[in-house]
Amino acid sequence: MFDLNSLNPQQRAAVSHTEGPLLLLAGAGSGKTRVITCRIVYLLQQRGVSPRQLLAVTFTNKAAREMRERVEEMVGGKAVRGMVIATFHSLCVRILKANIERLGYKKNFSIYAASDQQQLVRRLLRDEIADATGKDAEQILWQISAAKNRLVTPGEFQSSSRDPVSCMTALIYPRYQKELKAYNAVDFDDLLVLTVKLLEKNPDLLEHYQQLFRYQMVDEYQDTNPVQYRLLKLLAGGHGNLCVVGDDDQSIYGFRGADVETILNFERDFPGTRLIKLEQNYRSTGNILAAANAVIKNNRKRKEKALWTADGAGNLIDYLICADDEDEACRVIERIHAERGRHQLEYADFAILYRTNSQSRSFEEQLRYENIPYVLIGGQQFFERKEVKDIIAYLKVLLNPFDEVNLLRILNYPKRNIGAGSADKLIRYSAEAEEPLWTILQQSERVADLKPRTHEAIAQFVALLECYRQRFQQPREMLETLREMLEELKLAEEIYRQENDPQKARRRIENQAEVLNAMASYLERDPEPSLAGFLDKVSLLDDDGPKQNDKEKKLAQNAVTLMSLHSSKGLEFPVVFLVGMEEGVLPHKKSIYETFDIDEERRLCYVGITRAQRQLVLLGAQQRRKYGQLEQREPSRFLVEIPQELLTRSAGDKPPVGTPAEQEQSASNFFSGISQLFGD
DNA sequence: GGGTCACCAGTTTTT
DNA sequence: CTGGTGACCC
Repeated sequence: MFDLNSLNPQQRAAVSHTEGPLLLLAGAGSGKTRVITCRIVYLLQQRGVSPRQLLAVTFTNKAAREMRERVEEMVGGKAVRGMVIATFHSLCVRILKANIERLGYKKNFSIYAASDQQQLVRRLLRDEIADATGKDAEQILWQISAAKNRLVTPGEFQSSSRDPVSCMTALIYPRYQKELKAYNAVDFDDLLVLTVKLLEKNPDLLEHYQQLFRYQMVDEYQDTNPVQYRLLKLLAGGHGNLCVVGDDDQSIYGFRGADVETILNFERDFPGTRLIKLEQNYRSTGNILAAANAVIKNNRKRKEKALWTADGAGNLIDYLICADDEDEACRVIERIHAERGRHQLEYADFAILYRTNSQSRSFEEQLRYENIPYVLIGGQQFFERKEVKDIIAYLKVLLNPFDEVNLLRILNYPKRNIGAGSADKLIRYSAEAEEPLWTILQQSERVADLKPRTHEAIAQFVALLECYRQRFQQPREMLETLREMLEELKLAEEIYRQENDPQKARRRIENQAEVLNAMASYLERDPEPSLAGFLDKVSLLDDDGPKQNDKEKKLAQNAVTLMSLHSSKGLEFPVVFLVGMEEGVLPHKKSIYETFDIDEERRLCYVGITRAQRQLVLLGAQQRRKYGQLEQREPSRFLVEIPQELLTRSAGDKPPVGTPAEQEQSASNFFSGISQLFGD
């Protein structure tokens, strides 16, 4: 058992408040994770709550995994058994697996990721507009997702006549939903929407889950969107033992449906809420916190709070004015060298944070030039890579042959003489007969105008799938079965044929091999493995992805981290470089001229500042190469909000480029900006 | 069916 | 400037 006295008074209050709604406003670095884990342990040990009655919801698998590990460390693995620590999505999969038949789906439903959704929307869109592009499909999908996040059904969707995309969405959304159901597939948003629907339509189920999860906790509550909120409200109905933890000042996911209002309204929505603020910070120096407080207090809609530390003020914050983006990168690296020598820091102690991923390039170039190891966070997800999706498509179809998107994906991959023309005929026949494509494939002789060779190919394809469907019923042999299937399909040869860069080809084949590794590690972890279980894990990205070999791991362990401000939430580093502190970058241009949500940009800035433990370095360029053009830049308005006595500023020795007249102009603009900034 | 060329757009992202 | 996509031609 842990010692309650090791917690500060607010933390202690949060841990021991167990009955009724609790809103825990946890500022950055205030020991939030510790409080959550202690609270779970407290419930288990002091209140005698059974782990089966505990539900903890997070947004990411990583957060869920860490929470489980930390509780296990304190009470041991046994005491945790039965406790549900899950992401919203995996919780919903769990509920749907058990009950989705009540909504007219089958248990082996497929989960559609972005690319599957896009294929489908594209196909539906082509029926309306022949020359529709992938971009159009993307926009429509975006609107469908936004609608689902707000619990707007296909029937309720209102298009605005001013917006052609929304008109098309109004047309496509109902068809999209209908097709999904015909394929026995659900998309990511459906996982939540359907769970809400299920619980609302079935009071017995709702009561069952309310009774089951007597104590509920939600992390990063400021990121919840309306469907998630509705789900929580349903589950916590009755006992109201809902503890939400979050920080309105770190709400940075508005673009994917999260609404700060949700956390701001919690007390109103859950009467009798106890509000506890965690403001003592255990991460950063006083000066860093003062800067963070000064910036964030400019936001209107927020719960008043201010971070403080019992430790010292620490170093001043540095503001480096750079000539251009290249100079910005050079000065970051200079600084890394200097700090590393001066304070015996490792490369892993540094993070470079930026607003947009494209900003990483200049830093990568310089780091590579200087032979400094770095890790770039973000970019293409492992399971979104084409060659990986191809294999997953096979597995999905083996489990659910009505999954038409994936069936079409593999129908002629690798090439087996069922070309686009034949596929088209099959699809049309299936649509007219109103029977699933799979059924038509099984009885392809019904489709008259196909060549005998095509019939033969289809029959072989069907036989192949039938054979492996059988074999995958044996979970113990799944790994061997998959290996043999990859052999038989000769996918590696197909890749070599398509990819003329042998290095890239090898990479892609390695990626395919990683699917085997992913399955192997799944088999180790799941006591009752199945193909369905594996696919769920893959779909929910609840997997470690490709395993790094030891050499890569060592390298990654001591490397500078490069990532977007969004990805940095929840992390901390001794030294943080917050780069691109310019109008149009942070705050981003779009937020100034289109979405008008400067407050969210300010929160993003706040998140960046509060990642730093000992030293914060802000950087901005006077000019920046954008789309091949040099653009003049002005310092970010957020710099103005930081009290000048917290900052040391220094300009670079590299003169700005351009004609002398332009230089003079730019310099005078810039320095008037600076003098305004420092009020002198 | 594959390869090449021209054109376009360019915030953030997890599940 | 770059990467990605789509159209068009062989």
